Amino acid sequence: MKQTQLFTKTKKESPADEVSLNAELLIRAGFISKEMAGVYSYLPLGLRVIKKIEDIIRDEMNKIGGVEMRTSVLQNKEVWEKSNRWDDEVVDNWFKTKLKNGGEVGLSFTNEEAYADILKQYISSYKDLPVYPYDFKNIFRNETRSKSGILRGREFYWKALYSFSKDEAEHNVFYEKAKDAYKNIYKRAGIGHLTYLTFASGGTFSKFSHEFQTITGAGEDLIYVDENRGIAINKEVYNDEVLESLGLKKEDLVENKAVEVGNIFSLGTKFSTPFDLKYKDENGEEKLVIMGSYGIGLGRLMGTVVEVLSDDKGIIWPESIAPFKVHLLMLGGDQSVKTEALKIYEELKMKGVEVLFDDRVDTSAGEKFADSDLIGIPYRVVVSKRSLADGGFEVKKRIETNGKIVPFDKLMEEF
RNA sequence: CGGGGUGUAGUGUAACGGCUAACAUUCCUGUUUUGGGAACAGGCGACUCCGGGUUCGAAUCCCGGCGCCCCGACCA
Repeated sequence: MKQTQLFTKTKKESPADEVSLNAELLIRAGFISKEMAGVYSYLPLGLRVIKKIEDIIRDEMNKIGGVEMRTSVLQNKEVWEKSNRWDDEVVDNWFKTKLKNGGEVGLSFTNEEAYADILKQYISSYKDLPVYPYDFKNIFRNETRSKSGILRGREFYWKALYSFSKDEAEHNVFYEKAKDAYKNIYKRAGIGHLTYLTFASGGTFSKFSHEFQTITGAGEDLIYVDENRGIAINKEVYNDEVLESLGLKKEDLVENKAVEVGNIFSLGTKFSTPFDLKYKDENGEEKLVIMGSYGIGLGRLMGTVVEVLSDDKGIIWPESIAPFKVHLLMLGGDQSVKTEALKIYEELKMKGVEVLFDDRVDTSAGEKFADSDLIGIPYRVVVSKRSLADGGFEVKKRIETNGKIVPFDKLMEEF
């Protein structure tokens, strides 16, 4: 993509109404735009990152048997009354609105009921199980206080998968697979080294739920990490009894602030009971379906990556979720430079390398470098009179301080 | 929802109760530039968040509302 096609521009100054690093950098670099507290729009660059993250998650979900679908945002009151989660006394963060005829509808704040209600139409035999449907969609929560830029919004984009299993044993097998899939997601998104499987409060049907917590000062959770075992425990369940049951020793644990980038948990029959979600087993006996839920906020993940991976010049995207792989900078308006830059741009595109081509002609070199550092694309390729005189292009990774000159015919080998 | 802070061109800031609300940046025009946010010249852009009040006079003081940020509470 040519940079002149992008309507966004970078900002020198941080917005006065944002303190969090993720919002500051993402707004300055032109990835997101703030609509109101806790509500952000994704601009072209930001959407590309979200889509990359989405692709990774989709891939990992499909690998463990997930099937993608999409539930509606507008939700039926009657469905939620079945599980007693419609009333504002019970769930106080619903956004609700009214139909012309006066009927009430809600905007999805989670998906359990929607899935249970839909799947009831299709599950009747043990042969129909297990199934693992999931969706990506916007979720709305009327938080009393949104905070930390895009880490905690009132509208956010998430993936939610629900497992429908015949029994606990079948559920547990999948649950373990989901853990691994989640670990893969964070590893692939570039924050695996800072992200810990964390034991947290579980609810009615299991002792624990499992969170995936990424260590960062921007987080709002406190966790205790056992570095050797690679696991952590959330402060909310931190007590002697729990430590003993998990075989954790106090002296091995380090307290850290962390942000919850994912959460999986066993629901048991919490929803299959109110929805009467049953199947007939081999003996014709009716049994309740065992459910599990597996959620991950994509915007929050994107914000967490920015919190964790940046320097004083800007964002440092991991290659896997960067908006582009290569940032091609054309310095100066010299005709030979223009010709070479355009040539290499076309060649990169042809080879399938995602490239953002800074083809602006009246922009100084310094400004292009500053923009490039701020946006944070992994590879920077400079075409200038100097580089051409030196025999090619300058290639520099975002994480490096010095680049190298690569000859014309060797450039493609760099990517 | 409690507490604290804050609200002025697109962005970041300034302005004692008193002249046409200033500066930087962005943007536009022109000339010169092109390896780390270039130089010069000229120009556009603001009902100072909203509503009341005090005053000869309010961006400035007072009251109310709203927005935004932070701390806390809350967060299937």
